[in-house]
Parts: sequence; C-alpha cells; structure tokens
Amino acid sequence: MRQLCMPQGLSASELSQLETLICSARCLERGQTLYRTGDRFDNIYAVRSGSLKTVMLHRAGREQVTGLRLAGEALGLDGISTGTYACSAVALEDSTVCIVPYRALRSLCRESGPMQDRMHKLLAAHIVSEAAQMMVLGSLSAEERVAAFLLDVSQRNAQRGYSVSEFNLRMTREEMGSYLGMTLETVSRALSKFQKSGLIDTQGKLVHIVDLARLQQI
Amino acid sequence: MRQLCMPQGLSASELSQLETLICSARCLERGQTLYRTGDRFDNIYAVRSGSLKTVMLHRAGREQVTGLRLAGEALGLDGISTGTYACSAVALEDSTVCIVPYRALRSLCRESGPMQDRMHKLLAAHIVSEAAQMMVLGSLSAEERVAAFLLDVSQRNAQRGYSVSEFNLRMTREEMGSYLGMTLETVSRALSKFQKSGLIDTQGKLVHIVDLARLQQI
DNA sequence: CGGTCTGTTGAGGCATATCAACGTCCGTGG
DNA sequence: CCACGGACGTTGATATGCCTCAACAGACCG
Repeated sequence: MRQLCMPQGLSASELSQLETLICSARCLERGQTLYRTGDRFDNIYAVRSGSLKTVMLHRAGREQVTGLRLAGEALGLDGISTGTYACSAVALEDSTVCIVPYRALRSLCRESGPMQDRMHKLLAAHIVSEAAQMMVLGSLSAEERVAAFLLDVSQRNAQRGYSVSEFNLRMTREEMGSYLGMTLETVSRALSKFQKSGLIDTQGKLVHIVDLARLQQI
Repeated sequence: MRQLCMPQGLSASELSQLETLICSARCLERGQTLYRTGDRFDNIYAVRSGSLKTVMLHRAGREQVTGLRLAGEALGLDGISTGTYACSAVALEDSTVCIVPYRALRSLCRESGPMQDRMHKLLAAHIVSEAAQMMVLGSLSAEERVAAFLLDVSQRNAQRGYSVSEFNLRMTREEMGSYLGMTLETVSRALSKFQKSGLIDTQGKLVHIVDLARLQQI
C-alpha cells in the first residue's frame, strides 16, 4: 500500500502518519459509483486496485468521461474547491479505494511541511495533466488522440512498476471515445489500423504495445 | 488590490500577511512573455490589470492556447508540480502582475489554516475549470464552443464586478480558435452568425452580449 | 501612404460522424 | 450443457461539419 497511495517524497514517519488517516478502504463492484456530481465532499480517495472513470454530465443528459484513474492515483480532488464533487466516479472493474478524510489530511498538511508540499504537488500535477489532455483534444487528429491515450496509459502503468508494453484497459470503446472527443467507431477504426500496421496487438481489453517508438511518432 | 489578488476567505490580518509576500509587481507590454515552458518555477503571479494567455508547445512547433487569465486570476500554478513551468504565459495587452514568491507563500500556508485552505481551493478550482474546458473541447460543436467561451469570459468578468454583458476580449480569432480547438475562420463564422441572430454585438475586440439567455441555450 | 496583421466571407475537399449490418463474447437460465 | 439475449466491437457506406485555400477589406503603425 505504501507505494500505491500517494507515495513520492514522504519520509517513513510521514507515511505512517498518512496511514493513520486512512480510516478504511472501500470495495467497489464494476459499474458502481463512488461519488456523484454534487455529493458533499468529505474524502479524497486513492485507487488501491482496479480502475475508475470520472464523468461529468452535460445538459441533455449527455455524459463525458473526463478522466481515467489507475491503481495508485488520487480521486476526488475536484471537490476541494466548492465542497461538492464536480464529477462522478464510477468503477470500470471491481476495485478498491483508500478513503482519506480531507479534514484530517488538511490538518496533517499544517503539521508537516513535506506533507503540504506533497499535497500542493499532487494538485498541481492534476492541473498539468488536464492541460495536456486539453492539448490532445484541441489539436490532435483522431488517430493521434488514440495513440496519445495509449501512450499515456502505458506510461502511467510503467510509473507504478507495471509493464510499459502490456496492460488491461477496462474502458469500452465508447468510454474512450467520450474521453477523446470522438465516436466509438472512430476509436475502433484507429485501433484496427494500429493493429494492421503492427504498432499494437489487442485482444479484447488487453493491449500490447508492439512498437512504442512508431506509436510515439504518430 | 485586495479584491484582485486571491481575495476570498481570508481575514484582514491574513490579507496583510499576504501583501507582505508580494515583493513587487511587474509590468508587461502586449506580446511580452512572463515565463516560458521549462523556466524554473519560483513565483506564482496574480493578474492585476490586463490579461494573458497561457500556451503549450506541441512538437513541430505548433502551439496551443491552454488558458486565458483575466485581472484577478492566478497564473503559474502549473509550475508547482515539477519545479518548472509547464506552459508559457504571454500578455494579450499591456498588463501588470503581482509577483508572489512560492516559497514564502508556502510558509504562510503552514502558519495559517485559512491561507492553506485558500491555496487548496485555488488549485482545486483550476482543476475544475480545466475539466469543464475538456468537456467543451470533447463534446460541443464549433458554435457551442464559441458560445460557451463567451459565456465563460462574461461570467468571470461579472465575478469581479465588471459588466456581464460587455467586455474587451483581447484574443485574436486565431488564439480563440486554438483555445477552442478549431480554426480562426470557424470562430469568425460563428461570431458572425451570432451577430446576425442578434445574440451579440461585436466591434473589433469589444464584445456586447445582447441576448444572454439565448446564447446560453446554444 | 504603403505594409503588415487581423478579420470576414466564399468554394470545395476531407476527416470524422452517422447509420446500418453483422460478429463476438459472456453471463444466465432452461 | 446448450440456447439465448444483451452488451460490446468491427467494418462498410453515406452524410456533413469543419478545415483548407483563396480573395479581399479594414485597422493599425511606422
């Protein structure tokens, strides 16, 4: 758990402090909602196992996927700003999350400088990665977006010690399309094309990146 | 300045503490760069007057506008995460910014709970507004994006006591297009159409929102 | 007054959406 | 165990919204 939940830059003693915060974990079944847009914000979560998507609702009920959270990543930070969550979080597979009460975390940040630092960096890292996603949506073609998405997931897996080249992607084509601003058919076509070109090898949800270098050039 | 630079939720004494941080202001001419991607991160800035854009570079030199910062808004938060700025900030008109040294701000956050709160909320608010922009880019049509952009700027102006219905928009059509993921021609066409429909009235950079309600329905 | 930057508008083409058909996988109940 | 149904994925044909290219007008500035 230590390397999973908000790891970097904390000393052992601070880690153990952090562990005292984590009252409990919560298990989620595939499809279950952890929190909804508008729910009162009390907790931040860290994905312990599995993966979740965050979604925002547009008027007319259309929903857009705004994020994918893999094991080890934080969830719910958007609630800090207004005291209610801005998006909803739904499990893409059976998953568990660590529950981190925000009030307690806030106190800990006041007591410990490194802890405060870590918190600032965590928040700022989200700002940066969302800006990167804005770039993807704003200036890349459909195929470029799919490639960028695969590379992003690959790299995030690698950061946590999993394989760079092979991972399970539990999103449906439709969810990927929503996240990438395109239709599910276009996602499917892009993946098929990559497969034919020998860049990747997919079997259902399992993605194997065959030629990382060429995928990066797209 | 008090109501401009990071105002909400601080007591008078905390405000004066904050003011001791602000070593100085900096004046920028139109087109001048405040900081660049990769520059070492030392300061956060608050726009005192004028406006700036933030841009990120894509490989092949293409640049994408990732944000617009109006008077009173914060700038440079993305640098916290890695210690170097992730984007560049360029003045859209002659502007001044307050310089807030981050190290000092961080200390102040440790000493003062409300200050820390404010900082967390500021960071989280950026996360939320970027997520909203991701939704705009991912699921709206060209005209819807332009309408959403005008409404966003209008509302942000209103928050600071300026007029909801009339404001100066210093971005070029090209910059708006880059921010909204479309070409300058499409931006121009959308604005022309809004004008013909009596939704807005533009004269160069000056935008007058005539029919807010109908603009919101787009 | 000429040059450059910005904005507008039109015509045509292309990338992606839409619509449709079909295949595959998987859980469920007979 | 097999048959069935529904969710998901793939692929093709067609439609369309936006991009591209182009021409021109106005604003700004030296």
